[in-house]
Amino acid sequence: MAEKVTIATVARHAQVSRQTVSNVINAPHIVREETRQRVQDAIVALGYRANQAARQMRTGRSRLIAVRIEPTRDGINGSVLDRFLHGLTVTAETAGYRTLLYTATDAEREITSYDDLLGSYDLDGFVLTGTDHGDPRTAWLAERGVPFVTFGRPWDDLDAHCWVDVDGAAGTAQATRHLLAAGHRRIGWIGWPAGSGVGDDRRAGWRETLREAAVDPTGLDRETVDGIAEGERCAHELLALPTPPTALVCASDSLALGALQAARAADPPVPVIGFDDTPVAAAIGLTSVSQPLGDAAARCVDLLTAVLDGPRHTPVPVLLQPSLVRRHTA
Amino acid sequence: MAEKVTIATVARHAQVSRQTVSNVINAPHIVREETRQRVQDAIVALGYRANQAARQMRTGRSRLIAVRIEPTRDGINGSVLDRFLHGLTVTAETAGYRTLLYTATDAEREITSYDDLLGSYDLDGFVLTGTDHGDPRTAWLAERGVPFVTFGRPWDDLDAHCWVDVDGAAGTAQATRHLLAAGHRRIGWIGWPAGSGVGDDRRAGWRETLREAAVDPTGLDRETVDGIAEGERCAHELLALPTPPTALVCASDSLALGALQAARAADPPVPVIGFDDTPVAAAIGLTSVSQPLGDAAARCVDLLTAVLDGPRHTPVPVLLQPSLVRRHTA
DNA sequence: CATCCGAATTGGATCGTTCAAGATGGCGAG
DNA sequence: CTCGCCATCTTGAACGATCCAATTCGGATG
Repeated sequence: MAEKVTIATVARHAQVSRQTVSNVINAPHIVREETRQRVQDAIVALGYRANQAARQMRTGRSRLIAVRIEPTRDGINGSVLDRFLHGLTVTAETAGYRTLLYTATDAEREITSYDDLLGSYDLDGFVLTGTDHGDPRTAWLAERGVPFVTFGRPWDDLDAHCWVDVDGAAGTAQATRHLLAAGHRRIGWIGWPAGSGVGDDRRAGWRETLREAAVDPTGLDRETVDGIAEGERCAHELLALPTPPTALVCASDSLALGALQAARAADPPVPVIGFDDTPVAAAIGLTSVSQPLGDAAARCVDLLTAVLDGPRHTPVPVLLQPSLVRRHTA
Repeated sequence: MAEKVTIATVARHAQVSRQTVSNVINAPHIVREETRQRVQDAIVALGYRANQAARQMRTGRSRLIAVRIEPTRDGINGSVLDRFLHGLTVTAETAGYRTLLYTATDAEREITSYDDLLGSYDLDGFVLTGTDHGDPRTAWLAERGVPFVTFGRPWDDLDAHCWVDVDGAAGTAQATRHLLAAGHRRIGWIGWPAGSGVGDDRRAGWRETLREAAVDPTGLDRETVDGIAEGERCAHELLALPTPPTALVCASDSLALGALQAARAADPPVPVIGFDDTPVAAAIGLTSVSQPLGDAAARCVDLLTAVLDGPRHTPVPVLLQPSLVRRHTA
């Protein structure tokens, strides 16, 4: 094993002081070009890498970003996080940050984790996924001035903190317009109970689009918790109406998958559109609204590093547009 | 913001020296019980947390484990990593370690990442997922004495390094026996081209089980790259044989999903069993072989921490048993 | 009574980096 | 010629923990 290469090794090799090497790395403009080059060469020749621990101790910054990894819930919508995490890590790496994972079973325990991560690892910032009304986590972080970005809007107050989100209403509106364009008028909705920001948003896209097309949405919607069986049940209910919908838009691929069972039995088959473009949707040919997860992750990192690197800059929230992926079911 | 609590603060508060506080934390047995208690109380009262950076600088250990996060490939088999990562993080946390993510597009770049992570973050160990024949990554790590565990056997030499794996052959054997028990004799196999350790292993489970049941497997198998369309094509081929198989076992859920299209068209419908128990399988009711991913992740951490914490201990590889999840398709 | 012992505790040095302040030298203005 | 200024570079101290050697102290021993 080769001798450990420190800043002093480089300094000796380049015939300068430690501090000059440090300046070459952190403030190149104050070093004479000739010297800079000499030091730079020494760094490469020796394969020097700044020791993060030492740097962190001095500066108080760790260049570490924390993200929570959730247990896969019902499985079907799970792999969304997968893609998001990958995008996050890639972008963070190019910005010189690393991604640290943590777990938590509830908001309270999650806050304990923050305390721990901040206390012992000096974390630079957090990325939270999924926010609720009156989320205690964002309040805790904001109170302590910890930099963070959420993937998901703060539904109570859009200016509460920095966020990135995907315009769910625009997604369902696009799905609805697609069905309208295909000649459908009575387009049904299967979604989640009112009260969740995400669910209400997606539902609004469907409702408003129908209104604009002069279709009364009353009675054409059903609310249920997420799940395949639930989707099927709601679809059966809607299709059993005296004047049933001729097409369905769903708040998730889980619901859509269930609805599809009922919709295929109908004659003629009723088109179904899901939400999230999960692997399941791709596998079975379900038309679905796709979220730009890689982009979303990248924007999260952008916002976070903007706060971390340039403290003056007040970053603006980002609302990304989803896109409709057309497959066999619509 | 409260004053920063360091080991000196605790020492002052408990009327002892810094070193005694350090001993209470790292070697409690050499401190008198009474003193220990007093220090312990001070730690709690002040909310002290050891600064990892400082500790790391002195000890050279970071209590950080790195795992690579891969881009979701075809999507369908992607969420396997999701579950594995979650298990890994949970177990690591209870063992006092944190999980760091990194990305890499190929083995060469991955090795550059190792160098970087080791050089600047002093990583304690790596968990690699998926190993090939003659994997350059494991060679590089072993050469430098970096602790690591792979999820996946080193197919060339089982004693090459420390690993955890799931017994794929046992999984496909179980699937095959299940079909034999249902009265099937001619059971087909759709798998990957020979040469991949995982694929050959899974195939062997099917082949040997048929042999034991005195069924000649010759001609009952097809090889293809992974994919839904490929699975369907192979299934069509097999079912078009003069004496076609009456049931199918597949090397992945992707292949099984494709095969299912062909199998449902047959009369009577041909049972299909997949591998990995992905969300897609759960969603569409595909019988599949399930890997204990949470267990596997936990064992990876166990092995790694065994090496890190107790250097004398030579850990033994772990081979876990998968289980068959029966659903509608078989 | 002096000596020695082991358990418990202490003070100083150290890890590798950056910050703050000081040193050096060249150059133009007074 | 001297002064001040700027650009450039160097030196000492600090971050917060652990390692190492030294010290204290009560008690057993010669």
